Amino acid sequence: MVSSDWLPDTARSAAIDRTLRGGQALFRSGDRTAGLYEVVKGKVRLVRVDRSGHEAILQVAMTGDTLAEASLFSPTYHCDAFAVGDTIVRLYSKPVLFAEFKRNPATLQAFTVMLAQQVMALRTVLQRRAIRSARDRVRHFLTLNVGTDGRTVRLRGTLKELAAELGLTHEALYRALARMAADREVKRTGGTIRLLAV
Amino acid sequence: MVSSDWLPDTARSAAIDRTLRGGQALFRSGDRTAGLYEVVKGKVRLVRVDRSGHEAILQVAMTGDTLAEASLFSPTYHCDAFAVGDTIVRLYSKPVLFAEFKRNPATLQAFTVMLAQQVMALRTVLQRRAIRSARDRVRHFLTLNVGTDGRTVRLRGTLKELAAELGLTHEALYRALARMAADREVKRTGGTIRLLAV
DNA sequence: CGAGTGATTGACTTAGATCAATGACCGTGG
DNA sequence: CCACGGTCATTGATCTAAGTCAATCACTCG
Repeated sequence: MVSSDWLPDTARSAAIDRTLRGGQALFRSGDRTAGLYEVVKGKVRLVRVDRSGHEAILQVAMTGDTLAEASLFSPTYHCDAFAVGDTIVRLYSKPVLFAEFKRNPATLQAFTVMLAQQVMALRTVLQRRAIRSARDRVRHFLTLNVGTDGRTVRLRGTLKELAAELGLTHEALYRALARMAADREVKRTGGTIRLLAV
Repeated sequence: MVSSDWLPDTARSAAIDRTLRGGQALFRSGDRTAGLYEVVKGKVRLVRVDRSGHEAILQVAMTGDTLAEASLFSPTYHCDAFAVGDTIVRLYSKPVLFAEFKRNPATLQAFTVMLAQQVMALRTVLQRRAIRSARDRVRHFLTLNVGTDGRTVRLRGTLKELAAELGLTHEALYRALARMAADREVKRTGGTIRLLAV
């Protein structure tokens, strides 16, 4: 998911950082595309505005996310991008990337692999969001994120962040976990959740 | 999204169709990967089973979808795939695909573009699912799917299918649309929905 | 014609959102 | 060193929108 996974250091070192104030535009619909952006700090909101002025959010890219990857292969952007709060983005310019793809086809392949993994991961999250019950959604997450022992899930980040990823309010997540613990379905020990045999 | 968009006819003609009965396995976790599957008819359920026997669904590939694209780049599968009802799948075998990628690098590029578009499309759907209100979810869909006139959405498929795509029950969708029509927010005319100025 | 499906509306229930309050913890600045 | 502001974790009370169950009508197809 991170650029270091697929982009060689040589090409990464050619990246350009840019700082944005809250609300400032990174690019606008119709602008010529510059390359691939990665959010280093803060958030970027991608929105499309219809002619009556209503806007619809396409994506909110958080720290670590890349954005508008399809624009790499398009001459112009088809949406607007605005910083949410003070933000730093890193640009891997199109010329640099394509030169690298050409020089070393393995890089293009690695990029493709990364995209394929993202497609599958996104589909899995989507599948999870289709589950109505909070508890079942948590179960789905846990079973798909156990470690090598097949029963322990190490949580990275806060529970509030996990709640957001699951599409639940943090209260709903706390309650679901509390009930699961009460029912001896899981055991919580600061930072990890262990699935208990049923 | 469809294989014809990126795969040349020569390579497509080398595809192999396979028929599966309901419940029959297309592949199992640990099997050597064969290539890229496309669902021609029916559905395929991708599931991962933890050691206590609980299963979690990764994806349900519907007619027209491709599945497990990341497995293209992996020696073995990491999940099980079962047909849901009688199903026909089409296999683009790894050797054929990679030979084609090698012979004609533009194909690899086209494949990559398709994946990048899928990533963005999936993120947009995910963003939509994060919207709690049924009405706002419908609005989000409509504003992002207007035609060239910027206000008319042509519906392909049934409203029930749309409801599923939006992550709503069909009743909830009917009601949301009915209220929006009553409020003069949209106008429905069999097969299309027109956004009215507000 | 009858079976099957989509579209639609009504009545009722409920799970999760929302609002609110509390305690633990942590860094920081005086 | 400690008080203070901030955030996370947690639990309670309440509300409501969407899910669930159910019935009707229109339409198509064999």
